[in-house]
Formats: sequence, structure tokens, C-alpha cells
Amino acid sequence: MTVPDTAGTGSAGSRTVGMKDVAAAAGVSVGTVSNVLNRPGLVSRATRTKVEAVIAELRFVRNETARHLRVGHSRVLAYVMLDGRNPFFTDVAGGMEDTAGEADLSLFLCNSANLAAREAAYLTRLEQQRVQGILITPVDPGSPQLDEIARRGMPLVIVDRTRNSDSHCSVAVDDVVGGEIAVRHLLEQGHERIAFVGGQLDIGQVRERREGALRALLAAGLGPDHLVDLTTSRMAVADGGNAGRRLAGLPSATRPTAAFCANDLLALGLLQACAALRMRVPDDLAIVGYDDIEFAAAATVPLTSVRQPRRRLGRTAAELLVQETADPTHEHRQVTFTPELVVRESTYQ
Amino acid sequence: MTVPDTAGTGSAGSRTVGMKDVAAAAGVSVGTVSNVLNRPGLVSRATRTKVEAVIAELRFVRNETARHLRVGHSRVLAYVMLDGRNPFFTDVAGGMEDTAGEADLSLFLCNSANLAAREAAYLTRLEQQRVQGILITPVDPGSPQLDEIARRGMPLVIVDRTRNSDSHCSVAVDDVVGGEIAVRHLLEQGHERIAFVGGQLDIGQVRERREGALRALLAAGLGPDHLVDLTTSRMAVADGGNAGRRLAGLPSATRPTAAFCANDLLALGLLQACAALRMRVPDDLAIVGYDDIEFAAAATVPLTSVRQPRRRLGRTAAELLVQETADPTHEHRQVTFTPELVVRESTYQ
DNA sequence: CTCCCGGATTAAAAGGTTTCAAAACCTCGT
DNA sequence: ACGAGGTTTTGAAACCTTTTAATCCGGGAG
Repeated sequence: MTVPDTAGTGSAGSRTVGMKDVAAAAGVSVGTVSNVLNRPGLVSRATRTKVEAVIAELRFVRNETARHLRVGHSRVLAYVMLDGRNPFFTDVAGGMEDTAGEADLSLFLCNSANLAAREAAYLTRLEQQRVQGILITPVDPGSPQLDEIARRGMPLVIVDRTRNSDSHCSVAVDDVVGGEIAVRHLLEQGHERIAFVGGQLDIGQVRERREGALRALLAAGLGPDHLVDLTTSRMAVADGGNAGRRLAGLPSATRPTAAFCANDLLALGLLQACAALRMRVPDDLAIVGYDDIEFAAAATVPLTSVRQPRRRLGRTAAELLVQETADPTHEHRQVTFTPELVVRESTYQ
Repeated sequence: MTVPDTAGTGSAGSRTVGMKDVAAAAGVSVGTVSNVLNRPGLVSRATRTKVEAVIAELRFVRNETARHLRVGHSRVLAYVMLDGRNPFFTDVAGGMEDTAGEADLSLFLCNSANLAAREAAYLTRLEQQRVQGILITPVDPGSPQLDEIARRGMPLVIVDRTRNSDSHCSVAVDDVVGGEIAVRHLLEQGHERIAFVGGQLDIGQVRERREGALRALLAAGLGPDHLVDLTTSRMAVADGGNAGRRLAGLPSATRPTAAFCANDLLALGLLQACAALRMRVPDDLAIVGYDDIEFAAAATVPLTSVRQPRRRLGRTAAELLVQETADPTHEHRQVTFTPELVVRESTYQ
């Protein structure tokens, strides 16, 4: 099989080979090459094999941007995640990858790292790229940019956050219920003063989990003064350690006997601080985390935690997105999952 | 400022607005609109502000795929990472994001999840997308697909793996040295029988870290029989726990007094198993991990670990890639960093 | 009065693919 | 030999932007 010199051995200066080159080498028109690629049924077996051979020989790789320009939509989804370091979000992304793969789409991940500016940059870039749809756990669910994007016709699904807008779907887990079951469990273990270790209350998740905690107290006939707030500036492991030291500094009469942490990182930090301060878990302090990340079960004292169906969360989010792109009469839906408590030794033995 | 009805209030059925619409609404040619966007210096202040106003009003967003088709290169980098769940790789990606941001490029993340098939799918998709360059920690560094991609002219940088090929740059950390300093430290603490907890030896990293361990033993005048292999099928937390139980089952005469784990996940699993089996760390068993992930320092017994300059790794990888795209006379380089030991309580008190 | 100049703007081509109407080709029955 | 009817193949338009060469314009020099 001979090949024109222009695209031949192609060591350095050769232009990238396009369908035109393939067509020329195979002695057919570019239309036929396109058909071989996209509707192989239309073309005779003979020319088809011929063209395929040339494609292989020339190492032709289709220019997706040109294709996209013509057909008007791409085969790429993107997930803009809040924190690429948090295993929770990577698990969610894993679920999305599953459904994306089934639909023959690629999923690209973007990490906003909780920075509004970076998130905004990614969003405009994605819009410019005309990706097929965007999944996002936004830094600020109230941002008007999200509505604008949806209004311009870009399919959008909000993940792990809720917002009252009918311009897109959303998938979330009920955080109030999560807080409620965590604290109810602690109450059942006989605890009556409970610390709430959480980040800033302007984060929706944190506020709702705390809300659920209060609700559980109320149901048990206890007032809000039985919840001791230990707010932290961020929500990483180190912050949990700080909270632990503050906790230990409280007079033993009013010191809580249990702690409910707004995520597992905080809980792990708290656990470590307890070990350093010679406080036994769960005897001196029972601890409940949130998210049930892999490390929660693997901690030296395995951590009781509120598990969210993260993979499922990702799957359904992606499914909603795919549905929306396929069906123009799509009705936007707000899906909510219910979390469950995983009891381990940090609260019970 | 009036706007043609066609692109006007655009609630539902309106076609997406292009430069043509902007040009029409502003009463100029599309060429001028393009100039406003790309070479604002060429256009008079009056028309420039006029056009910018129309762009804002119409919410025009540039079609990057069309642009790309014309100019021949995109402003997107991609990192195909081996395991999106492993904090090590997300930290590396963080470093890449830094330099990508500085160069006004976007970084898209792809998670191969250690599956060769998924990696291959991502690579072809990225080539089809004609991204500006690819960073990758490959499942199999020997894969011919990598060479093919590079030979076709796509800038490529291998991250955290080495391979003998002159068709691309690579950035890695010296794993032999890493293994050496870990075991040398254990020898200095008086240990003489050391367990090596690692995944399959066909993973390059594991093999080299073990190699370094043997080298340290040799330097101390001890033979390879002083290294007790505990290989695991995978390298997650649970596998470390299994290794711990196997270790505890050894007769105490020949049981190692220290363990060097091929990554921190294994080490954390081992640590947890020790707690469950009532083995004290470091008294009954000293443990060294590898990677120094955030959770290593946060373990109940903080973990001694071999730290790799992960952020730096990502930064330089991305820098090399950007250099290559900018400079056609680029010489491929193989950069190697040296790891350092972070001593904590799991080996010393 | 013409010519030329520099700055601002325009018109048209280019880039690689898909799509679709039309052309070419084949097979068969007459 | 011809035409019908079906299967393959072709050629050109279209997608949206960038780029380049050409045009336009007012004014100063000759």
C-alpha cells in the first residue's frame, strides 16, 4: 500500500494528516471517508476495508474540533469539583465516569479548589469549549453565573448542593437528616452534651447538618444549649486537631462527652488530638464524622460516620445530564438522597 | 442600545449568538469583532467600546472550537492520572494547575483508575480534541501508544515514571533513593529484620523502592534475607491490614521488628491492624510509609514517611510541557527529584 | 490637482469535518 | 439494448472563527 510522500514517514515537519489525505491515498472522496467513520453501513465492504487500511497506515486521527463545529455538540462532559483533594468528590466523580462511559462520553474533571475565581475561569472555558454539559459542585450556589449558563442553553446539573432554580436539575443528599441521625445515635448512647465541630456556618452543608443536630436534640426534649459549637476556619484535618485542644480546655463540668463533626477530616483530626491529649475514644469522647471516606474505617479507632451514597450521587447526576441533552422536552428535577449512619467503634464498643 | 430580534431576549428557541450577530448588532464587520477580541489595539476606541457593549448585552461567548480549528492549537492541557482517589496524584495535579493558570491555560483531569482500557480511551479522545499537550502517569510506561502519540507531534510529559525514550520529557522522583533512606533510618534505630510491604513487583515504583531497601541493608553489611517480603495484590488500606495479620502470624523468633511500606495507604492499614492486634507502634513494630500524604501526619500514631515533592513534581512537569509547546527547538529532558524522610512517632519516640 | 501615507475597516479565504442532494454505477427484467 | 430501482459514491455547502490582503478615508507633500 503506497502512501503520498506528503504524509508519509512523517518524522518532523509533516503536517497532521486529515481526511483529505486519507481520501487521496485511498482513491475516494472525503465524503466516503466520513461515511466509513460514521455510517459504515452505507459503504461497500471493499472500499470500507481499503479506507480503514489507509487510516491505520497513515495513523489518521479525527479532528474532533472540526467535527464538533459541524455537528454542533461534543462528546465531553465536565465536572467542576469543589475540592479535588477530598476523597468524597473523587468518589462522586467515579460514579459520573461510570455513566459517562456507558453513554460513550468522556468526563473531564476540573478542580476549583474552593476558589470562586478559578471556578469562574473554568466555567467560561467550558462554555467556550461548548462541552455537552456541565456538572458542578459550586463554591457559591447562589452565583448568578450558574443561571446565566443554564439560560444560554448549556445543560447543567448541580451536585451535592441545592438551590431554588428551575433552570437545571440538581442532586443532593439530605444534610438535615444526616445531622439528625448522627446526633440521635449519640443521644441513644446516653450523651447529653454534644460538641458540633464545623466550618463556617455560611457553608450550606454545615448549616444544615447543624440544623439536623438541633432537631434531634429537640426531639429528645433537650434545648439548643446542649449543643456546644466549635467552629473552625477551614475543614481540614488540622482544624479538627485545633478543635480538640479547645475542647480539652473546657472545664470538665461543662465539657461535652461526644462530638459531631461536619466532615471526616475534622473527625480524624479530632481523633488524633484525643490520642495526643490522652483522651480515650469513645470512653472520654465519642466521635461521629460525616462522609464515611475510606480513611474513616481505617482510623486506629474506626470512625462512626454518616455515609452519603457518593457513587450513586455521581451516577444519577450524570444520568440527568445525559437525559437533558438527549430529550429536548426534559423536565428539570431535584433529586435528594438520604444518608445512613455507619456505626463503628468511635461511638460504641 | 437596540438589538435585532433574532438574537434578542433569547428565552428558548434562539440560536446561539455568534460573531455574526454581534457584528450585525454593532454595525461593523465580523473581522472587526474578531479584532476587538484578539487585537484590541488595532481598533479605534469608539468602535471598540461599542462592540464590547454589544458583546455584553448579547452574552456572546466565543466558540473555542471554531477558533481552534482556524489557529490550530487549543488552550487546554490534560493530566491523565493513575488514581484520582490517591491524594498523591491530586496534589501533583494541584502543582500543574498552578503553572497552567500562570500560562493562561486550563488543566483538565482524567482519571484512568489504573485501567489500561480507560487510559487508552482518554488518550485517543484527547488526541482527537487536539489538546495542547498531555501529562500522564501511565498504567504501563512501556505502552507503545505513548510513543505513537509523541511521534504524531502531540507534546507529552511522563509524570512520576521513567522510561527510556527520547520522544518526550519526563519528571520523576528517585525511588531507589527513597527506599534507601527509609531503610537506613530503620537500621539506625537498631532494627535488623525488616518487612517490605508492597504491591506486585511488576510495578516499577515498588520494585525500585525495594531495590533501595536492599541497597541500604547491603551498605550495613546485611544480606537480602534480612528483608521479609509481604506482597499484596493491591495497594489500598485494606491490603495493609492483611499484611499486618500475616506479619503477626509469623513466629516471634523470625518476626521483623520494623516494616517499610510501599505507600502510605498500606502503612495506615498496617497501623490499624497493629492496634487491633495489640501490637504497639513503634515498640513492637516500627513503620515507615511512602508519599507522606496528609493522613500520614494525622494518624493516631503519626507516620514516618518518605516525602516526595509532589506539588513541585506537577509544577515542573507542566512547565516542561509549556516550554515544549512554545519552543520548537525544545530538547527533551528527564528530570529527577530526590525524596526526603519525614520522621515521626511511628519509628521513634 | 494628483499621489501617497497611515490608520481603521472590510471582504474573502482558510481550516477539517459532516451532510445532503445529485450523480454514478449495478443488477435485472423486459 | 434499455430503463427501473437500488446501492455507492461524489461534490459542494455549511459550521464559526481568524487572518490577510485589499479598500477606504482624510490630509500633507509635491
